Amino acid sequence: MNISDVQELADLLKALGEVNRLSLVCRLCECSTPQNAMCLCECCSVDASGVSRHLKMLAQEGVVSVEKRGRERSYSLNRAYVADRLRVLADKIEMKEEI
Amino acid sequence: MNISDVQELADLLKALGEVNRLSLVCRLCECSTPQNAMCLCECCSVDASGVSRHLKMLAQEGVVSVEKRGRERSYSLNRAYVADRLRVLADKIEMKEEI
DNA sequence: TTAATATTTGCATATTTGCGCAAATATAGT
DNA sequence: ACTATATTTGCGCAAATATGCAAATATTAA
Repeated sequence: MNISDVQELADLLKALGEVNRLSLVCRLCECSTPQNAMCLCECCSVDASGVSRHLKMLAQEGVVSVEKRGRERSYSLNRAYVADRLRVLADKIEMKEEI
Repeated sequence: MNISDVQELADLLKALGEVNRLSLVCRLCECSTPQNAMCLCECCSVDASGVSRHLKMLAQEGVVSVEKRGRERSYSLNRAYVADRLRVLADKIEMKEEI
């Protein structure tokens, strides 16, 4: 794993490693359909602007996808991508891959 | 997953989500024997005091274990614990567990 | 004891981060 | 056009974080 890979993975983990952002992710976990930001506000203790910023960061890191729907934005979790990155690290940590 | 679980997991991810700390973890990944801090200094761009602080934080989060060995401290990765926490999240994200 | 090595800690500093508020923007409905 | 709703952005602030340096501490070896 080279430096830029490590940096990239660190950025993803940092995005997930804030309690309100992780709450948003957990909330999206449990939703089978995309959710708008107003609805997501309820699950964490920040106002709409804060949620907007957190979701923007999660989108930049590929954690969520956004779809414009009229005046709303619908957010959904990139389940496969995030789960895969976490498992790649878990496997590396357990030496289940080549050095 | 309740709030304190989310907080705890966020703390772990935050500990891993800093590039120098993740470099330390990756370095420890590749070591079959415990390593001292001086040796670990080489893999990241901070001085000994910075490495000391990063390792302390990783130890507090349960990522690494420390063993005193004379004037050195030997660090080793808690592979099973960290990999398990990452997989629990990955499974949740892919809905491979109960809501 | 003295010197050397490994690590931690205090301090100062620079940077980043998370936050709320208010204003701006975008879009929908009337 | 006007109003309401959803979201973003600029701003300022306070707290957290990362860092290096120098001093302190711990332990080993001579």
